Amino acid sequence: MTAFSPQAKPSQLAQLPQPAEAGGANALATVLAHAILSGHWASGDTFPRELDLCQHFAVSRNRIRNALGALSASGLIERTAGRGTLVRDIAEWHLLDPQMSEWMAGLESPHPQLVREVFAFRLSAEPFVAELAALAATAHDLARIETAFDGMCASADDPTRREEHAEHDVAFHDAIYRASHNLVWRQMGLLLRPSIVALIQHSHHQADSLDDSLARHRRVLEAIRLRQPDAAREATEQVLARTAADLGVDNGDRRLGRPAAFSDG
Amino acid sequence: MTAFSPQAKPSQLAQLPQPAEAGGANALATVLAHAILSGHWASGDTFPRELDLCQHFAVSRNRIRNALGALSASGLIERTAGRGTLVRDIAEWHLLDPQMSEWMAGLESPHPQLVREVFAFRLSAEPFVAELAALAATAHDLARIETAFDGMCASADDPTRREEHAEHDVAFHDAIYRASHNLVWRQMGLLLRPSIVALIQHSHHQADSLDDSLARHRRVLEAIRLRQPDAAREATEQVLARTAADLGVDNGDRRLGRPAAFSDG
DNA sequence: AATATATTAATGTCAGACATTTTTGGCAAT
DNA sequence: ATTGCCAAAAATGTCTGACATTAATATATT
Repeated sequence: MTAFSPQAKPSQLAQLPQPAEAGGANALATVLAHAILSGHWASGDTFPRELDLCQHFAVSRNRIRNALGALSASGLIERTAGRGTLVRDIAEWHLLDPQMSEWMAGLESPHPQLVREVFAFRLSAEPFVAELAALAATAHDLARIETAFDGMCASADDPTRREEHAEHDVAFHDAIYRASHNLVWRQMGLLLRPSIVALIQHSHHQADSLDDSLARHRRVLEAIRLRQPDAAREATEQVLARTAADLGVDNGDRRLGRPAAFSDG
Repeated sequence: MTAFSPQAKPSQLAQLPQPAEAGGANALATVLAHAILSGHWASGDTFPRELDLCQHFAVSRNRIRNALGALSASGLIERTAGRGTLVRDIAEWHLLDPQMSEWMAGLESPHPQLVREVFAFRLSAEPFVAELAALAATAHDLARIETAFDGMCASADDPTRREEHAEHDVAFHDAIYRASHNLVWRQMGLLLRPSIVALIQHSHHQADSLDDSLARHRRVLEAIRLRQPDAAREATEQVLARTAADLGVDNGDRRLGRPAAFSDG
């Protein structure tokens, strides 16, 4: 018996980094999820066996199984007794699972297709959510939106506070989803983080472009405050159009984006 | 030491049924999830301890922990070492998690607020998805929609085939979400099942109302086939308006529903 | 050659002990 | 009486080793 195993792929396993010391709630699952999200395995590939993972990370089988259970719950892998662990196709991933958003946001170089898909979704849905928010926002919702906007303004000048600016940006859009006062739309607000974080990482904001972005955000806020659904929709389209340009996504000439460009077979 | 335990609630625990023999992949998690979805515990209540659950279901702690892990991943409960297991508020539940949809669909008497929330979401979003589908549907997508529609027609007359009819109904709408050719919208198609199943259980379809429903569905199909986004949107609004009436949800007089009626505090 | 059977390799489950974290209660000092 | 510290209890988290179950594969048998 040599050290060779027929279907395990030691090279891929060896690439996996050790989980960070202060790696949050489930650092192991995060490391494994990141590896899959980065495309180290293709759809249908066999994932390393439990015992190999135990050896590589020097932890008990129990923890490995917990981590794999989390991946399985998010649709990243499929496990069957006797066969092993298979990596599922991207179309099967539970993109709406908050856990998945967290993993995507923590990824250093985000999955390009996923960022495009999520943004295409935002492009079609978010103007609509702004419309709902303009109809349903309470004073509390408005306060949350405004606080986020003020945070964006305060951190706009300083280029060393880009992360903080991104957080306020996320909070701004998330507050709009919450203001729709529907639990489903509200959950969807969690999707934004990866898309916005990716945008921040890739774009080099010019000073004037930042001013422009802030002005567009302000228009959204004002439209919602004044209960003007149509204005809120249009202002949100303007915000996203700028983001689309920065992200290199073609938003076309239609009123609400053209997701047809992103096919899934 | 008496048989009395200070914070456990034996009465609630005793109400839990035994999991069905052929209870699918994780029957235990399903039983526990159904108990929470049915409202047996309020937000912030402490869930039974692992060892009590072990005793009640006569299974090992391992399986109990797996089940609780699934509930935790869906946001139904929150577990912390030393404190115990708390039931989370409905606003924290991961409504977009496919696992959650499955649990909701399997519930005999669905959670009323959740059904309303999901349907309010459909009311606002689905006409829009139909619009996207009209723009992006391929021949394959059309075939899938048509197959589902034919199934609905075939099982319409026979009142003993209501479940089959519901399945085709779900397939019809799901196919439209898929035809949007965006992975995020596509995932959302999984949300429909609970709402539609609940509708079927509660409504007593008259023969003429069924004919009417089929006619409305046919109009959606035709509009998508002919690549007429506006017609698809309007036809879908008509389909949902009928469903809303059957479900007792006020869809108001606005073009796209009034989710403001469903507040979450 | 086709079918039945044993082997193997993977995940799933059980049981018991121990580790860690949070709460709680008691005790002492101010 | 209140505060602060410390120890015990109670819950979840982890480790370990064994066995069960399932699916694929190799091997025998007719």
